[in-house]
Amino acid sequence: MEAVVRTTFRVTAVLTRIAAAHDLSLTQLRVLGILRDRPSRMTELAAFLGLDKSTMSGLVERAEKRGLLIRGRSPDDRRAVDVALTHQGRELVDAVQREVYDALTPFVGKLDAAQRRQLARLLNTLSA
Amino acid sequence: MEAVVRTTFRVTAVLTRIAAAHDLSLTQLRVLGILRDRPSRMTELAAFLGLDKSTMSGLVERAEKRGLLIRGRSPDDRRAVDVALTHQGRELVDAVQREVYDALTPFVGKLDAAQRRQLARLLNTLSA
DNA sequence: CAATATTGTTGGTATTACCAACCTATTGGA
DNA sequence: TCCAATAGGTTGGTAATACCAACAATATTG
Repeated sequence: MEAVVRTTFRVTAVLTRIAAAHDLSLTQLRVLGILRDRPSRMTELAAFLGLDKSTMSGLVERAEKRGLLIRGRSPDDRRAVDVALTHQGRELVDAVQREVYDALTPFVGKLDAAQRRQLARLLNTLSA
Repeated sequence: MEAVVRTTFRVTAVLTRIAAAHDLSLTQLRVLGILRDRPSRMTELAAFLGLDKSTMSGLVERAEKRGLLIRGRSPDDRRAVDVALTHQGRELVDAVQREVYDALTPFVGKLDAAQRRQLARLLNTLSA
């Protein structure tokens, strides 16, 4: 239990450091990470991250100014705003993901392949 | 690997929610957590959390105003400032820890005892 | 003893995050 | 159908987090 918390902080530190190297906060990185899978609406993003919608407005606005994503009124519901990665945003999030994996590899590399599979299985059970 | 990151965010969400219920940011909670083990100097705290010393000044000042900790010039080095929990601070961090453990139990409870031991062993290997 | 390094604080700025108030569009009932 | 209620976002306000640069005070080193 305590190990879970300690590991959480270590991993968060890695993520935060790499995000910062690309001028991203951890939250911004997570926004891009969600959009990497699929375009989303503001409310979806906010709900997923557990943030207020007004917080999302700011995050998305700054990322948009930077050219990482675009937003536009949804054709389905004219109140709603669809947010999607730009090409530049996708490249950035892909690059960051590679770096994150590289950074975590030596970390996870302390385990042999069987242990690694087991860890993945255990954590997947948790997140289920 | 991806499971590690996903679990990190889930655990962070739990910690953040419980901290917020006690009017603490996650960072403040971590400060109290460090001081729970031993009194520390400003620089130690900042280094441990990977924050600038000026950030620590603010965090500690607000926590002090709230009566959670006290700071005082170190007798050893009159530049340095020693920070320690107050009784109230200790009670708060203990209460929060109990809540965190309670909140993570159903989470970790999806594993049987043997798996849980294994998980702890794997994570301890990581954090080593 | 003078130069340098360490420890913290202060002041400045940007970002994150909340809430309340608001506008616009959609939905549900009467 | 039409009006009230709800849902989706933005704006404005505040507090906290976090950085950097500049500074004061003390320690250390040459």
